Amino acid sequence: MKYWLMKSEPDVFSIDQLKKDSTTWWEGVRNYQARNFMMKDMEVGDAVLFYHSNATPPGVAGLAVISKAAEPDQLQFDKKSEYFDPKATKEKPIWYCVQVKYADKFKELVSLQDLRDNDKLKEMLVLAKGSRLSIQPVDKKHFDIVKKMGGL
DNA sequence: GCCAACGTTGGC
DNA sequence: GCCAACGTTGGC
Repeated sequence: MKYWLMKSEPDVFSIDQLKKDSTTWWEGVRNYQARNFMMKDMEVGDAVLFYHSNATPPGVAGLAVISKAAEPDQLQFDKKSEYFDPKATKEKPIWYCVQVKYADKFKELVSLQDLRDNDKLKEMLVLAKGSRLSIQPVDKKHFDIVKKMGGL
C-alpha cells in the first residue's frame, strides 16, 4: 500500500464536497507525471492526503482512499469541456483518472505553514521549491505525522 | 533535438 | 494581481 498527496482547489472541489459525494473520479489531470502515478502506481486501498491548493490558507484538509483503478478520463472526449483533448480517441485515450473515496476530514486544516514548521517533514515533495505537481507520492512516515497533526 | 515563447500552477 | 518555477509547444 502506498501513500499520496492530491491537490484540489476547494473552490472547484473541496473535502466537504467529497464527503457529500462519497466518491469522485479525479478528472481533469493534464500532466503526464501525475497521470502516470494514477495509471501505473496507484492501487485500490492506497491512502491520500487531500490537499487544498489556491486556498487561504492552503494545506491538507483530510484523508481519502483510492477506490477504483485508473480508467479513461471521459472529459477528454467532451468537446464542451475545458479538458477536451482533440488528440484523444476512444480507442487510444490519453488521459486517465482514478476514483477517490472520502475517508476523514481533519479537525483542523494542517496548513502549508504547519507542514513547513515541522522539521520531520522537510523532505515532503509538496514543500520543495517550485513543486506544482498535483499528485505526489508521500512517505508513510510523513503521512503518519500529517495524519496525527490533523487530529486523527 | 534544441530552445525560445508561451501557458499554467499556486503561494503570497 | 503578481510572479517564480515549471511544463509544453512548435519552429528550425
